[in-house]
Amino acid sequence: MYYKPFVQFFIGKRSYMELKPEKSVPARHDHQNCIDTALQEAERVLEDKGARMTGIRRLVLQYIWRNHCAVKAYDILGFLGDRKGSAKPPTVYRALQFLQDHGLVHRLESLNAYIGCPYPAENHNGQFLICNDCGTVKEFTTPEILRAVDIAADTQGFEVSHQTHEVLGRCQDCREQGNGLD
Amino acid sequence: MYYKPFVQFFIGKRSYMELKPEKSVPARHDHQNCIDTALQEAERVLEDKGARMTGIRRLVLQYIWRNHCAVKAYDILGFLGDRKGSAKPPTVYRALQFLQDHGLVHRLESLNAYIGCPYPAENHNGQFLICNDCGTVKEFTTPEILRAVDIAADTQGFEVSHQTHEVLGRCQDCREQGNGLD
DNA sequence: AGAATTGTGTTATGTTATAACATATCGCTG
DNA sequence: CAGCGATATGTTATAACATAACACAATTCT
Ligand SMILES: [Zn+2]
Ligand SMILES: [Zn+2]
Ligand SMILES: [Zn+2]
Ligand SMILES: [Zn+2]
Repeated sequence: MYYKPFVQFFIGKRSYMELKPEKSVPARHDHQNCIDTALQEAERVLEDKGARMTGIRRLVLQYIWRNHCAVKAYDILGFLGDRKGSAKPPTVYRALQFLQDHGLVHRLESLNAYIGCPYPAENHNGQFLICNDCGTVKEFTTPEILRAVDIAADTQGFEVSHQTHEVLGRCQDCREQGNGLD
Repeated sequence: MYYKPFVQFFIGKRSYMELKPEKSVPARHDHQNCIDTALQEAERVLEDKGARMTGIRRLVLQYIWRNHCAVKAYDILGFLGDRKGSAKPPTVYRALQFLQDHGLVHRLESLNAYIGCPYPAENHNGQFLICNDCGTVKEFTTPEILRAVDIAADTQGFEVSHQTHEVLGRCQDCREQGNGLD
């Protein structure tokens, strides 16, 4: 049994689930720098490919980068609704698809959620550490994993097209701060 | 861009998606043996834990083991409906949760689908090769992957609770038989 | 300007999953 | 075997996630 980084809350009798917000967004680094870098990189990557960074796509990417937690599609939808009057699911999913296709965001299959990629210029499969407690997602790359998969696939005659590696658990900050009961 | 093992079909003008069925179920091995072994092992594992193998749970597990493809919850629902008159989603999801909790099936996050575990006695995280072409799923275990994850997690002070490793691609059979266009 | 391509708006619906509460069944104990 | 607590199932309703299909607008190319 393991826990997913969601929090439950109530309005009246009805309960809702929401991705846990990152406990302390600004504490440990200059996150505005993360945002700026990500957006600049994105513009550059798309420019290089002759793809268009439109208003909606930029908004979605900015929202995804508001912190280091995974973002749910319908949260983005709500955000766009606030900013643009009316937005419908296809608007969000199309933007997400585009951003994924160009390597700017990754989809976290185990959360049905999305996270900005810090290395959009390099074509890669992401590997992720996901904190069940604060919701922070950290992308990492371990050549050993890729090599191990290649070997396993080769011995089976299997041709790899895409990989998903998602690791759930508890991040250092939460282990240090937490009471263990959370 | 990669493909998921779904096939599209039409009824009238409307299109539907369905998990691709395994191309040739019986060809290469005695699958009845897989089924029998899985079911016996399941009984034994549950017995050891003092957990109950009920009618519904057995039916669901049998259906999951009908071949080596991943199974969607609502396909199971349809199957149960055929066999039991009326079955509703919670019936299926409860059975699946139970089977997962006892290590008898794994959930494939990238497909929203479920697959029987050939090694239910050993507590483990699955690693999977998933064929986009025929839908066959093969569980494998590569200690190198686990070790690499442990190392990566340790260096970040991250405490691992659960891992997902899913590899999409094309299996050997499909590469040999296929025309490359599929 | 006109055509082709790409992006967005909109409606409707498909697909996956859970909450909440009622009822039944099981396994034990007296 | 009656009564009780625990476990399992039935049932209704709805939440949460995602796409098809088609209309229309904006951009780019010629
Ligand atoms: Zn940051
Ligand atoms: Zn990445
Ligand atoms: Zn078999
Ligand atoms: Zn397994």
